[in-house]
Parts: sequence; C-alpha cells; structure tokens
Amino acid sequence: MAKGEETRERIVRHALQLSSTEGLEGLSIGGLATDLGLSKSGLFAHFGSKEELQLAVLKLVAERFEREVLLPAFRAPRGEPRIRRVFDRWMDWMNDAAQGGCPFVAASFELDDKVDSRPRGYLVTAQRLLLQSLARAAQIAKEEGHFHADLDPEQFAFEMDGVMLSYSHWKRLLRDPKAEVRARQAFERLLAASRRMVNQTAS
Amino acid sequence: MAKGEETRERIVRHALQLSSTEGLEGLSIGGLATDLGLSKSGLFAHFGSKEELQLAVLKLVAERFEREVLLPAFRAPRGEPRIRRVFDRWMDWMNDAAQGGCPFVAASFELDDKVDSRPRGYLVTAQRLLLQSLARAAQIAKEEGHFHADLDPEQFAFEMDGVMLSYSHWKRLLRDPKAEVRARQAFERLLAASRRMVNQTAS
DNA sequence: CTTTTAAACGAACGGTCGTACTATTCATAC
DNA sequence: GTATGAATAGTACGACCGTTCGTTTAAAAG
Repeated sequence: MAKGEETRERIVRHALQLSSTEGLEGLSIGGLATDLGLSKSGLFAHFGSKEELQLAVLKLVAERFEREVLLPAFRAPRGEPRIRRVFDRWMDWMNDAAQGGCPFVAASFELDDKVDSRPRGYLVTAQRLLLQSLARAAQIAKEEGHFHADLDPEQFAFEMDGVMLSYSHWKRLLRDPKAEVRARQAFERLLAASRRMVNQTAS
Repeated sequence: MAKGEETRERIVRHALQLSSTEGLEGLSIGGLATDLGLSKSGLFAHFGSKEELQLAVLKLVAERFEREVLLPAFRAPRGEPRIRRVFDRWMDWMNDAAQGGCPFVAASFELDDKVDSRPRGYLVTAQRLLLQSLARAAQIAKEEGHFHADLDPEQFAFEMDGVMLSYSHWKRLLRDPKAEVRARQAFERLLAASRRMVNQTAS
C-alpha cells in the first residue's frame, strides 16, 4: 500500500533531522507528531516502539550515505582518484547533513555504551561496512601502484576516519573556521605517506 | 562547611560515572539520588538546576584531565619526549575513565549543537585549552629541533586529536581489538612526518 | 456501490522528569 | 547544652514520556 509508506517516510526524514541536534534518544514521539501535524498514536503505529523508529532513522542514514558518498565515489577511476573522491564526497556529506553534522558520528558516540540495543547493533554493522569499503579502496590503490606495497588498508581507513572525526570536532564543537583547511591538509599528509614509505611499527 | 562539600563531591563523582554511559542529558536527579541513598530534593539542593550539575561534572573532568594527563606529561623533557608522554597518558585516560570512555569525547558530540548552553560553553573552553596545550608542546618540539621548522603546531594538535577520536570510535563502538595498535601506529606516523618534511599544502 | 482493510485519531495509562516549596534533622559554634 | 544555620527529607506540581486501546476516518478492493 502506498499512503502509509509515504507518511512513514515523511516521519523518518523529519526524525533524522531532529536526531541530528537532539540525538537518537532525544527524539520524542509526541514532538515529532506535533511537528508533522499527526497524532501521537497515529505516528507511533508506524513503528510500534521508539527503538524501531531509531532503527528506521539509522537505516535511512546508511542508505543516504551509500547513495551520496560511496556509490558516486566508486564510479571514479580505481586507485588514488577514487580515494580522493571518497574524501570529497564525505566532506560534502559532513557539511550537509541538515546543519546537524553527520548522524553516524553523533550516533556513534551516543550508542557506544548501549550494549545489546538493536540500533547499536545496526550502527556497528553499517559503520564496519563503510570502513571496509574504504579499506577496499585503499587496497585497490595498492594494486594500481598508487599506494606503497606495505600499506595496511585498514590502517588507512582508521586514519582517514580520524581526519573526519577531528574535522567534526573542530568545526562543530570548537567552531574553528580553519577546520576544513586542517582536515584537507591532514588528508593530503595521509595520502603522501601512503604513496611513499609507510608503516614503521610502533614501539 | 565540610559536610555539604563532601556530599557534593560524592554526587559529582557518581554523576560523572553515570554520564559516561548515559550522557550528560541522560543524567537524572532522581536516579542519582536513589543510587546514593539521598532524597531527590536533598541532592537537588546542592546544585539548583540540572544544568549546574552537568557543569560540575564537566569541571571535574577538566580537573582530572589536567591532573592525570597534562601535568604529568609536562614534567617530561621538552620536545618529542613530552609529546610522547602526552600521548601515553592520554591513551591511559581513554582506557580508564570508568569503562565509559573519555567524558570529553562523549560530551563533545552530545553538546555540539546545543548553542548557548552553559555546559557547552565550558566544554569548548576546556577543549580549546587542552588542544592549545598540545599545540604548545609541539611548538616546543620545534624549538628543540625535534620537529621540522615548517610544522604547524595547531595542525599537529588537530591530527593527534583525530588519532584519539578514531581510537575511541574503533574501540568503543566497533570493539575492534586492534584499535590500540592502530592508534599507536597512527601516532608514530604522525611523529615521523613531524620530524621530517611536512606541510605540503592541499590542492 | 459496498465491503474490507489500512491509517490516523483521541483519550488514558503508569512513569519519570526537573523543579518549588516547607519541614525536619543534623553538625557546628557559642 | 542550647542556639544557629546548613544539610537533607518530604511532598507536591505540571509537563512530558512511551505505550495501549477502542474508535473513526480514509483508502483500496471487490
């Protein structure tokens, strides 16, 4: 059926927007209903529980990230160009995301301690997938000869993740106008290190 | 007077512990009171508002970070050894912190959108101070000749911040057993780049 | 057009929230 | 040992929470 599905999507879209400032736990059924001109119970019926609503929000985020970041980036040529496209799209994603920053980032630090919650489980899966895609892109860059043969693709993903998180921290909390320049510089340094010598082991 | 002060500290210590899993907003006066065997109103009287309680928690965190990370680290010899000590102490801090991860990290992503809130304002100040201390340590490492003359100390702080955030992300959300090794490796790579050539500008 | 099914509503439930008052207990200083 | 003020308790409040249930409206199917 069509009508219910449409309303449900309207709800989830708005819930995503709200959650980016209030957090997933800060979402309220009543508040959402008022915003959308629905009754509390009418809205609630679409999900059956608040947890299910949170899950729906996370699924929408994952779907959008796939569509707006990963898929377009993976259409770029294999190797370093593709990695750069991931970075550029990812930065755009960080800047968009409805003035509330990346919902994944917010959810990551909100749910990290909520063991055994379904939203957390889903988020972990989605984030692992995301970072594995990135690692795969780095692996391809090795095969193309753009990155050094000793490079650890997962380590690359770890460090690029750090750049994005630091960017979010400096821009959204600290309101540092240089945040974007710093992120780009950090990324360039990471790329440079990945091309040449790399991977001296710690201590 | 002594008695009230003591109780207040007991409250704030426990609130800090709770907030590391539930978040600052997830703190509840009633819950805290029950946990500590106090009445809701008796506990409330110590602060006058929930916001004041959150503020007290953040102040305790800042005080502890200063005492357990920055001060000990700055007793190390100037330059790279001092930077290493900051990293080691910071990693210890990340691992301790009452099984709930670094409260600053959690609070950063919880409060980043709550404009005009006193807790946010305090957090921003504390975090800027922390990162400026780190940048100062990097500046000193330049003066000692350990770091390259072209190094941007704030950029160094940005990237080291990224390592810690990524560590938190991979360890606490993703539960990746290699998280600590990855963080140490990222830090070593950052150090290596800071010693030699650095700072090629982006695009 | 009628029947059936989906979608939304309205009211109410038991709880918990932060906060405001007043009263009581307790520690401290005289 | 009593007075004084701080520390804690008790009670109540209005608001909002997620959720349930029975009803009503609206859409889809026959």
